[in-house]
Amino acid sequence: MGRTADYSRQSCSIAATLEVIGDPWTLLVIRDAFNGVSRFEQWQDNLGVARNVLAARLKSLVQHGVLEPRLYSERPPRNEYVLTAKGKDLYGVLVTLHAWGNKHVYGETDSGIDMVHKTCGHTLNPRIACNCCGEIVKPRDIRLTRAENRPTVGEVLPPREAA
Amino acid sequence: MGRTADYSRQSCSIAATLEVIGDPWTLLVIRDAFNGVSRFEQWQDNLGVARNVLAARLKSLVQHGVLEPRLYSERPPRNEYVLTAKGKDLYGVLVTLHAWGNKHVYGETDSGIDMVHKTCGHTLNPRIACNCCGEIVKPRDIRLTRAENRPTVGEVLPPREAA
DNA sequence: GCAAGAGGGTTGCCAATCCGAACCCAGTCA
DNA sequence: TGACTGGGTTCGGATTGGCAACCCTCTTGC
Repeated sequence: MGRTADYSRQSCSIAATLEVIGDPWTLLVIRDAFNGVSRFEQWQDNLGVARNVLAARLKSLVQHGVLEPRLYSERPPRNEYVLTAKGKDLYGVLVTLHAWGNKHVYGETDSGIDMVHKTCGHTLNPRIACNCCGEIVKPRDIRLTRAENRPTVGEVLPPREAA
Repeated sequence: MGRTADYSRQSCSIAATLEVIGDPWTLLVIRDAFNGVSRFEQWQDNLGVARNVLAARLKSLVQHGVLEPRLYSERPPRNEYVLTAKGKDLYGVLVTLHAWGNKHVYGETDSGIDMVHKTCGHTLNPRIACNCCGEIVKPRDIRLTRAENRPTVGEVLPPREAA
């Protein structure tokens, strides 16, 4: 069956998300979209990705409603791709990925590109906060509830022992 | 060159992170690790992933310091894999992925598995908060600074227009 | 009017990787 | 002794990503 990871058997929101953005390059396409990139050639230049793969990714992201094509030239027909609200909602994913990479992959010596929180002026160390009560959420503060009786294969839970 | 996405040319923390956890199945392995899974057979049962691929993923995650092998039986030698501190730091990534999938993929009708914030009792709608000042961070509150003079290919920036 | 160029892809071929399944090996239970 | 379990490794085949060439429609230069 090739390399298709078939996340679909995993009835889990994480697997579902990965089915949309889990392909190689896809998240980098979205990262660039956040960065203002909106045209085929720009992505091609930035990423160096194969053109057919880029075309397939853009098409897939449009189908999934993450990007929206927008005709910016009638003749010749040219369209650019902009983030939908759904796509913009991926911001948290990108921020957490960025922070993890900055902290753990690049390491302390060479921190790459820092995200600075303008409001307080410090390097952003992102935490998960509850939008309802505003508190910072630690792993153990989360309980999972099964909304449906869908067979659950696996879900996120706090680590067994305290960090 | 095959399907290797070669994120390495992207000098970006997101690309760097994807190089560690961007493979198919890898994030699901980590998700299960958070869920308490620690042994080969458990992952195999949960994910239905090919055994060779699972073995490769575990090895790679150990090499990257996300998982740590721990011998739980001398004879025969058997080891389990537990999350390191570095691995546990991926919690924010999983939470944001989960929330996005719950909201945008499963949709309103069938919300899958909900994360409930025990402290306030509501379904968790995660936001990014600044660990320094505690405020909730919106995309436009972030400024990127180039820590080094590494050639930057692309980075996250707020969307051009306001949401 | 015609050639060259740019934007946005599509098509074909090849190699890397994933998948499935079989196999292996050490110990253990019956 | 023989079957079973956990934890993998090996092998062959199927997909997919990468690369490069090609295409098609304007637009611009001369």
